Amino acid sequence: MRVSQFFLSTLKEAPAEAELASHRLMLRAGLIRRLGSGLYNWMPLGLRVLRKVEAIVREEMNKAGALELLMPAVTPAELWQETGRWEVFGPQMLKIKDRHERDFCFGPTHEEVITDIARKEIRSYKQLPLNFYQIQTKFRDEIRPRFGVMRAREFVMKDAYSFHTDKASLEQTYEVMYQTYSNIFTRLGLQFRAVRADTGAIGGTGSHEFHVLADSGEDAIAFCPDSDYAANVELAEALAPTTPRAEPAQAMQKVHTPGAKTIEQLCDFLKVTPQQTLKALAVMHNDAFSLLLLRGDHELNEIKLQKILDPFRFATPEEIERHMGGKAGYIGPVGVSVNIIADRAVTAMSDFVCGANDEGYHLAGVNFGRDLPLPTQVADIRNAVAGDPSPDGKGALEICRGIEVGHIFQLGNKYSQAMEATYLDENGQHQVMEMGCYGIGVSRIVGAAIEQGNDDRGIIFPEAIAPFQVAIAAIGFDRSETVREAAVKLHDELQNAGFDVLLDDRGERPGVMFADLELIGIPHRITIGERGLKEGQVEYQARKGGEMQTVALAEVQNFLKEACLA
RNA sequence: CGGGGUAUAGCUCAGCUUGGUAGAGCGCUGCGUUCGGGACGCAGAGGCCGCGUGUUCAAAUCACGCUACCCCGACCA
Repeated sequence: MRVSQFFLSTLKEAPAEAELASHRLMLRAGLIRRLGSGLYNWMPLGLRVLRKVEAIVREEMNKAGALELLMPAVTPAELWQETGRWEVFGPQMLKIKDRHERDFCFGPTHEEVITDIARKEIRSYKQLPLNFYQIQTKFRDEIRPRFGVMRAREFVMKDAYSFHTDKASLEQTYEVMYQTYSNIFTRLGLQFRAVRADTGAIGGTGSHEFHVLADSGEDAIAFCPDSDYAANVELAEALAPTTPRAEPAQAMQKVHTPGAKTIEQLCDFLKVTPQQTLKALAVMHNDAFSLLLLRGDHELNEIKLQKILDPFRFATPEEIERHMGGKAGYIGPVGVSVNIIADRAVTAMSDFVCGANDEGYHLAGVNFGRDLPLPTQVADIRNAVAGDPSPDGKGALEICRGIEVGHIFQLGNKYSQAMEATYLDENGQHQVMEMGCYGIGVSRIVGAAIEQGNDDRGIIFPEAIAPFQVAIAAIGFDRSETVREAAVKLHDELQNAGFDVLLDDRGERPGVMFADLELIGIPHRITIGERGLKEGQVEYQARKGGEMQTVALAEVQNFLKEACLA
């Protein structure tokens, strides 16, 4: 491909809307253009990348025995009403009416549609198991679309759904998909991690998310460097402390702490660490008041709390005063008779600081057993933090951030039951199918890959998904017959040899060409100029860095073959 | 949804406080000079100042309404 026949639309400055590196670079490189909130045009350059991602996903899915099909993006309301998700999905679902005032939605996912296919088409256990997938545009009306294609409303997703006679078969396919996903992300050239995920209300026995590791990721992942344990921080169990509570060393005393309403202010004021403080959070469960106790440096995990109090909400200042007798900002567990739920870590605290239930005062040197009873209700209600022991007992947890690009799920029979997707078993009896589902955020992967691969000059694409593998920067293309001939010849040769090659034939100044080619992230660059051609040589530069190398023109093809494999 | 902010040339932004009829840089077009890391000169094109209603002799500028877009949003007691 020649630049003069292609469409490069690079920008020196990024539009103000973008804050994330990958979003800025995708706009600057001209991969995408915004059409509306959460809606993006994929420009020719960007589409090449997207298609390469799709191709790898498709190849690996096929290899795993999954069968590609294609379902409509617009789906009738009746199917969603059968499972109740017409209501459950809520405003995230884009609902539309046709000319006859019939209800439809733009599919946010396709469990209902595929289950409808299964119940109509599958009769016998002999047909199972089956794994169908599609690569298709989805729409979810996100509350706040952001980060470009990373959290867009319309996006491309690969979604697969498997059907089974029993759980054992489902688990088998789940394992195959787990491996397939690992293969896909490895081939894509991404650093990723499979993490345990919430099985939540949907039930089922297993679920893993696949995360591309990046500091800007929206999810926090707790992982153990000494084992393969990894879980979303929301799910990672914070174990009970193993060290016993220290004996009281201080007497309890009331200290005047004017204005110290937050843990941070309190620590500043009393010159203590957050670990020595105890914070109390007031929540309401229906009409019942509860006081939650957490160590000052820990955060409440609402998902965990919800398993104890569902639903719950934070108490209003009026409710706090009514139940505690003290003002918000200075509440504590000493001398009160309300329901108390303590985090596990709290039970190991001694000589701690907490609110005195008296505006402007805290208590210091507080100890369980002496100044107040040890809480009877103790639970894991906090987020795991770095340094916590790993739940699998092998070392300490670390926290990193990730971008969720894949999710595999053992669904069980939630949808097949609701929609009566059954088959006849060996005994001629109707049985409900077991289902699994497996998603990959195809368009999000492009953003995630750039998030993981970029520098101050632009994008650094992994070899496998770069829009072009090799760029030829022809210096003086417009005015040097020698350069023109050599560049075109090299371009044709490389193309015939199977390289995805882009020839910059614009005759631009070298700086302009280099800047553009680096911005769009092409992994390999060959520079052809009159100077080198006199010696029969060209220059090679890898996008990832490394020294500029001189290569004999005749050797370029072999050289690139090695470079591309490396 | 709640809070905050922005809207002026293709992009990044100034002008608005103090009303007087539109600006810069980049990009784009033409010509010339340049030519191994985003060149330079000259000449151009390009704007219903988001939309609407008011105030005024006069509105990008002031007021009100609308729309779009962006940012933040448990608690840290």
